[in-house]
Amino acid sequence: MVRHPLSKTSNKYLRKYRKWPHSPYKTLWHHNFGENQAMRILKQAAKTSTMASSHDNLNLNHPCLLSTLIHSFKTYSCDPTPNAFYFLFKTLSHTSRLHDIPPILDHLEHVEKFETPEYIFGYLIRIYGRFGKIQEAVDLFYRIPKFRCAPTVCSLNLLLSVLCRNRECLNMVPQILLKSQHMNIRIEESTFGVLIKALCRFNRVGFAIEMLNCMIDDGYNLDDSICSLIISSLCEQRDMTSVDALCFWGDIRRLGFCPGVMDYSNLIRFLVREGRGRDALDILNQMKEDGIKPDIVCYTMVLSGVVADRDYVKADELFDELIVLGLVPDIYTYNVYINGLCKQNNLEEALKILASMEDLGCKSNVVTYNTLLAALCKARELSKARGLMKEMKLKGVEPNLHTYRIMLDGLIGNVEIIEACLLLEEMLEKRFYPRSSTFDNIIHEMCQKGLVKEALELMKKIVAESFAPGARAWEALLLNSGSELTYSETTLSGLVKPKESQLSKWMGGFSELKANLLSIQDDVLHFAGTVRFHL
DNA sequence: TTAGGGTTAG
Repeated sequence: MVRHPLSKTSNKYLRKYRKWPHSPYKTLWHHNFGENQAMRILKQAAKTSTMASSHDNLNLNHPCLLSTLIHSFKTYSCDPTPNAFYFLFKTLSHTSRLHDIPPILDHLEHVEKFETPEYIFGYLIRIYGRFGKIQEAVDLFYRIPKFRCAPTVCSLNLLLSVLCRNRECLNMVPQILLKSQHMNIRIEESTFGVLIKALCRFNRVGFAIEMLNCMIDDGYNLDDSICSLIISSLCEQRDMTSVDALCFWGDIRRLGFCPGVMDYSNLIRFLVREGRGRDALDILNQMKEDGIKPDIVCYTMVLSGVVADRDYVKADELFDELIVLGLVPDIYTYNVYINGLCKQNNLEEALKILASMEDLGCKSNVVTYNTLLAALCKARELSKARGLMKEMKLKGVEPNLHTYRIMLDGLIGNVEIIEACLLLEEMLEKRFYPRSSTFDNIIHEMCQKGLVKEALELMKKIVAESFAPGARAWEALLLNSGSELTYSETTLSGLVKPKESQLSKWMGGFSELKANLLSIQDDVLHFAGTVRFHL
């Protein structure tokens, strides 16, 4: 109804100028008022019903919301509105009373005359999906026309996404698509989006690409968001080769796909992970040619790819380039760059970067220190490594498992056994364990130095922690305990229960160490048993 | 407009 501006001459409906009296319920205002009042009653009833349902799991005393709806609208001489039904469905779903929905749908189908809006069905399909009532969702979809509603791709997409969430329901999809054709629903790009998303979720990226190709062959537009989705899924795949990925990338680019920063970033990450630093660099250059400024993350990833390729000249170029572009290197960038310097054995420069990082507002972290510590240990610069470990602690950077393992290996490599033992003590206190081979080396070196008793103590301690020493440790102990047994004759190291005869042979002749050995024997047997049980 | 995506080690 079009309202005219109020004027004394034109508006006959103003009480003052009205020629004919009319029923108090005939104006739009009254109509709206009636509907609002009816809704108010319905909402009140729904509130009571919700409270009842929270106290009454058997649903025995719920007022019938449908009859409340009908009566409240009747009281105000209005026809029930679609919104009132929508409200009813929402109330029922919020109180998990899905069994009350079918009678209301029957009423809606057979009694009401209005064209039911599609969003109501969309809502119900989603709710049925959420409650795992797949068949109900499908039946309702087929039934939509009976409610004087022409279903569109919206309902179809909703139903498909419900089905696609569940692997077992995927086989229903073709039938639904076929039926939707008979229902005059026109499939859109969004429908392909739903299906492709499902295929990606189930790691069937190959099929997703096939579907994208079908979509293009059928004359649909290439959808950028679908391409982005496939790229991100594709880059998560383990069995996808970089050749496949680059091939797909080239194809969709030729078809007009405009990648965003995240698409480039996903592809670069994938290529670097695959060891294709050079290809990652090409993509970075492509990005620049496309007028998209790569951000620090893209640069850092490509930098790490180039460092992995040992192309240090390129790494330097890239680092300079990102600075020129105005990007600010962050901790990841510095760590990658420092790693590159360490790989070139340019430790002096790497340490200089560490020193200057903080002046540039970037705080070093455990990765920075681990990288440098490993390089220093490798270069046998043990005193510098010790100093750096002290420094990191002073700066509040907590050493992690790797820090200890790096330092421990460094100490053993330099035959600093006593210091290694002290560090190992510190590690064990933090419940960090060395690599098995490192531990074996420690035991081996201790035995070499005649510290057999201490080695046994250490062995006992670590076995009590459920740590499994390796073959070399047992062999070192056996050989240095004066036993005639060699490692090949024992099966203890393989965590297989040793024969009693072997153990007694092993024990024999070491009166001094016997007590220790016996208790170790118990621990090892217990431990071996546990491990075998779990295997 | 922003975040997301990124580093080391066996």
